[in-house]
Amino acid sequence: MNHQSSQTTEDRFRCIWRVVATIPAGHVMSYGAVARRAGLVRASRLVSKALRAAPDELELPWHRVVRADGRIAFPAGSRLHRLQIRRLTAEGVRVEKGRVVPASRPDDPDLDKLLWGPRS
DNA sequence: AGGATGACAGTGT
DNA sequence: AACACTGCCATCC
Repeated sequence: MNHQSSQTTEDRFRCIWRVVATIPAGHVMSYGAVARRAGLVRASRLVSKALRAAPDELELPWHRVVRADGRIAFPAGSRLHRLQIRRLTAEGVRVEKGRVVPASRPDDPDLDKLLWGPRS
């Protein structure tokens, strides 16, 4: 039991996992945006930890989470880096030089501006 | 207790 | 556009 905060790290992880699970295929979200949507401000680094600690059974679409500038968080050339790009491209998301190309559409009524979609 | 680390972000140059 | 620096948050020596 937690004496100090009403929300434990585990609870926050669950909130984060829930948000990530809602990212539609063909779209991506930044770590910061996920944190914000989970009700956690400035917890982008926590999001990365949450994804790292996520049970495989959840089968989270972790590949739809990228940096704020659209770049893949994993080191270029790493196995996960390649896997993420592979899965994104399979969903129609354009990736150039390890960076997601934002869909320049005038209206994104959906989530925030930090959410891109497939090439329109 | 204090410093280093990381699937980050914002700002400045 | 690429880097460097600083701020953030939890975890691990």
